[in-house]
Amino acid sequence: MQRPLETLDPNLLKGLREHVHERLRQAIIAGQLPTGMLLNERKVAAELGVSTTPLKEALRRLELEGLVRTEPRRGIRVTFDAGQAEEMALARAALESMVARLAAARITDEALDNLRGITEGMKKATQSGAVSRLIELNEAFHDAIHAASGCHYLKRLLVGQLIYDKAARRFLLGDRDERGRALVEHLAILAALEARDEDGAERAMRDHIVRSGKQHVQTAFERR
Amino acid sequence: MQRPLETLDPNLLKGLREHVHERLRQAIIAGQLPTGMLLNERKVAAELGVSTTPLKEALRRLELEGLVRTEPRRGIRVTFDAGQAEEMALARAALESMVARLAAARITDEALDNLRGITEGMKKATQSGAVSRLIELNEAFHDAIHAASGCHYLKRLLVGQLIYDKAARRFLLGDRDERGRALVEHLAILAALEARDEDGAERAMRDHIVRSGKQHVQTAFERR
DNA sequence: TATTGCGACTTGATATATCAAGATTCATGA
DNA sequence: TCATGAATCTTGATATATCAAGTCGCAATA
Repeated sequence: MQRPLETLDPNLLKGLREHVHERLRQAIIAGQLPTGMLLNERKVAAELGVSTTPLKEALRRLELEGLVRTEPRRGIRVTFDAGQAEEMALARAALESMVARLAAARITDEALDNLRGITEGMKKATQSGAVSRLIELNEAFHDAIHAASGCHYLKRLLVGQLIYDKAARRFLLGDRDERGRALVEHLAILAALEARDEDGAERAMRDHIVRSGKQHVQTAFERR
Repeated sequence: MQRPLETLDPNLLKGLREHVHERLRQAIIAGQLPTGMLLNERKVAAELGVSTTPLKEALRRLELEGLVRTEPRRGIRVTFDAGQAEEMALARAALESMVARLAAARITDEALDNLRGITEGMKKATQSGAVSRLIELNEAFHDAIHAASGCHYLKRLLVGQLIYDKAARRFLLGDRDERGRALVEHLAILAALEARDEDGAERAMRDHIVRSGKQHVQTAFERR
């Protein structure tokens, strides 16, 4: 009996411009392309080994995400600084708390059970300091709330407001106190969802994202 | 003595892709390009009298704004429907209420005086049914709060979440009850700002945008 | 010595050409 | 008659060429 074939790597389904966008976004957020740097389309295209067309489209998207600004006939300026990162964290807090509010109104018992399982795992990983596992669980936690809200567009908007990469998350969660704070906050969010308390879920999520966002901004820009 | 020259029309400072973006966005929101329609890049470019390059860039932006979806080798699908419009209204409510919260924390006495003046004008225009004036004042009101918050990026994000055009606004504010509700809500927002009540400003703004957003979705999709 | 104008150069914006990935249609074989 | 494979066509994706709008540097003039 034939086994089903495995699905293709999702990266194979992406075009050049998505790869270019991710590569540049990552380089900006990680500080490899620092604030104020002036990029040149032809040079960046040559470095990446692509033509200017997918690069332009990627740059346009980065511009909408506030990470760069086109200065016609001068170059592309990297604008990702502490102020921009703060505003992006606020945008994310705003959107995530709206999502949490809707999730509190709409969540199923199954989804709550799933979240309980995730937070049990978080407790263990927090105590043992298993940072990679904690990152996975954190993503699963937020993904589950996104799913419960049923808001695909809000989720897509959120993706553009991320201001940290995996290295930054690992760094931040390497701190024991930070792990403790994050756990308490996730548990508060869960409690509000269990109570189907819209105001409570919104507040708990906003407080969580605003606080952890501040941490990310601080570590990203005070180690530059 | 020479008088200073007048500044140029800001539209002259925009490139083709911005004009194309605005034209398409307006056509989608007004229903001229209805939900589900399949657009073809070469045809649309020819209709607009431009090449496919600025059109592609405009389409990419519309895709990020959730109004269309590219189906490679098939066409560009218009995806702006009631569900998408609802999510955009929620996104706007989320962002506007974060802006209002920050404005409540940061607003100056001068800005409050300005808002009082605007709401005085709103009272008059509401009573007299001066819809165009009311639209102007509404924009000034929200612009003033945006300015008070100091968040340029959040303001730029907001622009992409608008789901109505001038015709829709005129239609909605043509209703006397709607004008009354909007006035009450604006006054509630002002009261919270005057009290520098962050939670109150956030709630009042969110309630305002969610409610008026529902109205816009209803009138936009139930008259199709 | 400083200012202004002009020419050359560089860069993003846009136009056009080409590629390639499906989609559609038609023909053939079972 | 239906299913499958091949050929053709259409479309978005990408590459490349060209345009034009500044920018910069240099020379001339006051």
